[in-house]
Amino acid sequence: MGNKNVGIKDVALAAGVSVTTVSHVLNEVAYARVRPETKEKVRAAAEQLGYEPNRLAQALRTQRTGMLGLLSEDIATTPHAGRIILGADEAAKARGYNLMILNTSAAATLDSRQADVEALLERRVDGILYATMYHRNVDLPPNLGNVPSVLVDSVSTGGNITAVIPDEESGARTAVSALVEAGHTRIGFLNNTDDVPATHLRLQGFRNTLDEAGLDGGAAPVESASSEVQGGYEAARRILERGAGADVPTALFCYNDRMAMGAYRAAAELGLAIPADLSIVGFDDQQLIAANLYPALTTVALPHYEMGAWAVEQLIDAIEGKTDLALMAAAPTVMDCPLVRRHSVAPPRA
Amino acid sequence: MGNKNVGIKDVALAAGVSVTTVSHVLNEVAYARVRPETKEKVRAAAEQLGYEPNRLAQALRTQRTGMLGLLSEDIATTPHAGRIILGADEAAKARGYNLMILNTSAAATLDSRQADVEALLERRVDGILYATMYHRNVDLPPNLGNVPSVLVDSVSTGGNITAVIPDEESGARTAVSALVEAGHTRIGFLNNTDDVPATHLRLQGFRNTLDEAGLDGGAAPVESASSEVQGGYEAARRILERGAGADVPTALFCYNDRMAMGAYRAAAELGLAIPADLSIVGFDDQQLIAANLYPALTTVALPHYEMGAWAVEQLIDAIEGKTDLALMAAAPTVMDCPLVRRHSVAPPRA
DNA sequence: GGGCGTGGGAGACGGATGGGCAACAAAAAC
DNA sequence: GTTTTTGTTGCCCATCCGTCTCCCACGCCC
Repeated sequence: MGNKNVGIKDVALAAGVSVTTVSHVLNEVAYARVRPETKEKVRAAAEQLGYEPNRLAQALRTQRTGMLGLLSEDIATTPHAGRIILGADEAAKARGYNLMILNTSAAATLDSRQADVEALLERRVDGILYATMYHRNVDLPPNLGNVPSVLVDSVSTGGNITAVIPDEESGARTAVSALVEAGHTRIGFLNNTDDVPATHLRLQGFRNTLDEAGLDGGAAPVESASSEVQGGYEAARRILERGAGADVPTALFCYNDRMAMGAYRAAAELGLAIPADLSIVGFDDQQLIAANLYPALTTVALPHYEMGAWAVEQLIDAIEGKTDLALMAAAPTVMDCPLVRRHSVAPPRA
Repeated sequence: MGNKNVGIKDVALAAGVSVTTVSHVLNEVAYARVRPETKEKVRAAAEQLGYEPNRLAQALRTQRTGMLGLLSEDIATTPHAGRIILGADEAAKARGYNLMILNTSAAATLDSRQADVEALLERRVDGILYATMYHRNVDLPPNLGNVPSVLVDSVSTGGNITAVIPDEESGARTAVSALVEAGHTRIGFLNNTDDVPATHLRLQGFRNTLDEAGLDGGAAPVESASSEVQGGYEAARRILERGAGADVPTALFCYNDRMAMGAYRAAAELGLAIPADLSIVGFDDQQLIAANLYPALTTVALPHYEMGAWAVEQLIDAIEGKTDLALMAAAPTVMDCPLVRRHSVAPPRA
């Protein structure tokens, strides 16, 4: 029913007890001794009046808001932020917390980000999640340290805050292994040109996996370009056209799904059928692309949902004193990137 | 600097005045008369101590939280939600409000959505935005009416709440006009099979535009399928293969960008070059697809950002007493869908 | 004595909590 | 078998959280 303005004292009045008692029974205070019948009366009155506690007043008194601040970069431009938010929101909801989300930009000045943190702090959030759009190193506003906080998908340049990131190297290994296991021996890599951790770690995973498979990782073809569709197209053309026919790769590992999309076009132009003539595996599992390409793209998923959920769990544990975040701050927690098998990988032609 | 727990009374102490005075000067209360020098002292003390007001206490006292609740369906699965959130967030921030976002699902029960509204109400948000994933009719939780609220991208089945929706019909006209103006006379429509307003209104816009151009809208080819890539592919094959060669459309208007993506594949398989042999225009302007298809897709953009921003403006105006939402509740506000020209439209072959 | 310029006191707002205070019962003292 | 003593139970009073705001106080000048 509508409650509008029923307060604890209205309930007390209706139940014929004091507000103290109402508070005790509704919060199930352990040390409070209240006769069962009285409890029942109170509950009935509360129910009947449609009483809902005013969280503001509660928070003021208890110094706990039950709100978590989430500062997220570029919510709109990437679906990744959405997955993080979703994971965080569900985990928070499950433990009785709510999220207050502020959007910021990867390009925002430190000052503006500091102001955002300030806004969260004024609202007395119990903890803060700072989520970035992609895995990189960030400068954090210093006031972030005023409440428990954890970094999602990034590592702090300061390095003293708990963080969770995807395991780029192992993700790359997973992707390349899928190709190796399908029987490919000539595998190329379409890499990104940005200087972010993923660029280096995926390359490393690529090389190591080949080496361990007895293929020469150091000699495998790698072409770099911007991590967009156009870049993927260009890099794919270069890699597929270089060298003699016999040296051309029969499989491509792409830095991300957008580049893979470019590779699809390059393959089509060169008359190469996927996966019969060319196998491809991407990275990121961007639904809109990976599932909609034809044939659907086999790719490695970034654990955005899981990172968001994990971060919230840690945060709440810390807030409730079950964990000490400082202990985890030494090194970032890494999370696995699982392979999503679709239809872009097949054995090479005999 | 770090503030931790400096309150108004600390400032008062430091400035040698009463808390009343501090409150007066920091809030620039109009009727309060305070000597300029005193004001200065207070401001200096506040600054020096790094005082930030406790919004909880403020809110408790003033009955205004400065928070807007945003209930959004399926944040993660569509970038649309992201655009709405972004528009809402920026508009809110500009007017000193913050957003509290809760995720819900289009499939969620009325009860669960009601619980979400309840959570927002407990936190005493000043108003609520209810954003849906795509334009349709929704059943709203009844407790939504307890605070000012506006519906984004949907119309309430009850019909008595302010809403803002895209102008589907005019969007379709814009799209089809672009084709007509390029010189096409045989234009087909790949429609959706879902029974949502957009399905009917876009069809209507399609037919009307053709009629007004002297082409026979009623006779124009329309194929319906699921509004995904695969559906688009199938519908496009059907439409491009039916009838004799001379009757085949030279241009396709697609229900959305995903279907357009399917149409691209169909065209490729049939040896039709885009835009030379076949012009295509989509709907939605899903960045990931529209900008990345080759050639890039000309499409109609849904005003998600604008709707989010508009909704927040109305909400805040209502909260601050500048507007009466009830006056606007009679009919939904419709917003324009602008054409985004890229490279998939050209004149038909001579 | 009224007006003006300055500033402070004392409740709210809605709920949480530690310390008490009655009432009654069981145990101990006489 | 009556009193005390010592506990329990069951419940409420008084305060506090941090801020705003109505209303009053004081000094001084006409």
